[in-house]
Amino acid sequence: MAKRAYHHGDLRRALLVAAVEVIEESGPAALSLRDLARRADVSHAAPQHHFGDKAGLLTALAAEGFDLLARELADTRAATGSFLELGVVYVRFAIAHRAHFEVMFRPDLYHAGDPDLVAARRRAGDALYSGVSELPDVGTRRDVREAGLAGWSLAHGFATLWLSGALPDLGTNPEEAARPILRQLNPYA
Amino acid sequence: MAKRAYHHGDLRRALLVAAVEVIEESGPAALSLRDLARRADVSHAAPQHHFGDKAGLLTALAAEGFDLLARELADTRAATGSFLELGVVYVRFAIAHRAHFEVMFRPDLYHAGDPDLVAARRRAGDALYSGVSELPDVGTRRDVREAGLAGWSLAHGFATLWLSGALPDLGTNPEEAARPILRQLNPYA
DNA sequence: CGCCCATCTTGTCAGCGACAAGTTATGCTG
DNA sequence: CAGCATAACTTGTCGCTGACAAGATGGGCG
Repeated sequence: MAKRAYHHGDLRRALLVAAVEVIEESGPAALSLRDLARRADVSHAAPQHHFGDKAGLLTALAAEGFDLLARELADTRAATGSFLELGVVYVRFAIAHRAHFEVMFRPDLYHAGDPDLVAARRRAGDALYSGVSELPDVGTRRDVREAGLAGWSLAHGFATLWLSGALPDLGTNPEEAARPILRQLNPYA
Repeated sequence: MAKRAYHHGDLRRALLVAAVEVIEESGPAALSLRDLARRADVSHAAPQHHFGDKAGLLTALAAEGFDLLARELADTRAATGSFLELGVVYVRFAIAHRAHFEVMFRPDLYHAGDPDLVAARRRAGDALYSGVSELPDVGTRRDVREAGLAGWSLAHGFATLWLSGALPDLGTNPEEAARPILRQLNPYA
């Protein structure tokens, strides 16, 4: 995956970094390959060599996001083993890596079938679900699934609403704001 | 708000309808004013007269969405008075009016300060929160707020994940699929 | 040393959003 | 019912964008 240095140094990386910057400022709709090229001081067609097309760049960004999320979830589970903490980490990830997160769940923007992306998404999903099955009081497999989906939905919804600015003022610390909300879930209690 | 018929009949309405069609098919990113004009069989600049710019059209769409949501929530509350049912209706709205919903929570796409939009969003918010305060077992004002935010987050997250195709196969009926998930919330139990 | 190929450039095209200026038709006023 | 103000639309144009094609460059390896 990681390419070696070449003319520019690492143009692929530079373009992804610039893309994150732009998306954090103005959202994915404002993204332009030519603008990224300008920021990296290369010609307007350079980005297409690395990503094929605009959707290709966003595919790479989404895959990177899922990979990062999978790692953070796995780390948390190893450290605390807490289901609630998994939700907190999900929210933190969404806000800390806002640009990645905003692209990850917008499959109309990227090549949803890309193998790297599919694999990364699967890793993230596994990391998420492996936390559920460890819950003490969930009996049947169906209960596990419903608890997992509810936890995911709750964390995802809170993060999404926070990012869109729809939530009332809850301070500046999303993790602390999320905790009491997440605790409203039965399996967390 | 509602314009009278003129040359085209009701171009403003026709453009909004066409926009919903396009967004449902290909997402908001694929929307083009010139394409809408073609579909309505008018010149490429006609849409700008009615909406000013692209963001203006999306502002109108978002406002229409919040208005519709407010109505549906109010109707449900009048009919059942159930907090859980409010969540179900939220999910149903998001999927039945997918195009509206996808724009409503993407403020980078429209003029977030538009008075009509702000008013409509407020109506929807009020309809949502007025259901929470009627819960039997929530004590303090803080509890009410947390329960409300959790319910909103849960329904919103489930709807968003469903629309993005991230959820595993849960059948074709989102309302029935949502019910057991929503029930995982404490205040619903 | 010389070749190969990944990397990047230059040039071009159609489609887009926005703006400006002109045209048409509707409905109101006197 | 005549005239006109104006809302509704058209035509023309600009700069920007994504995509494609074809050429230039330069690093690494035989």
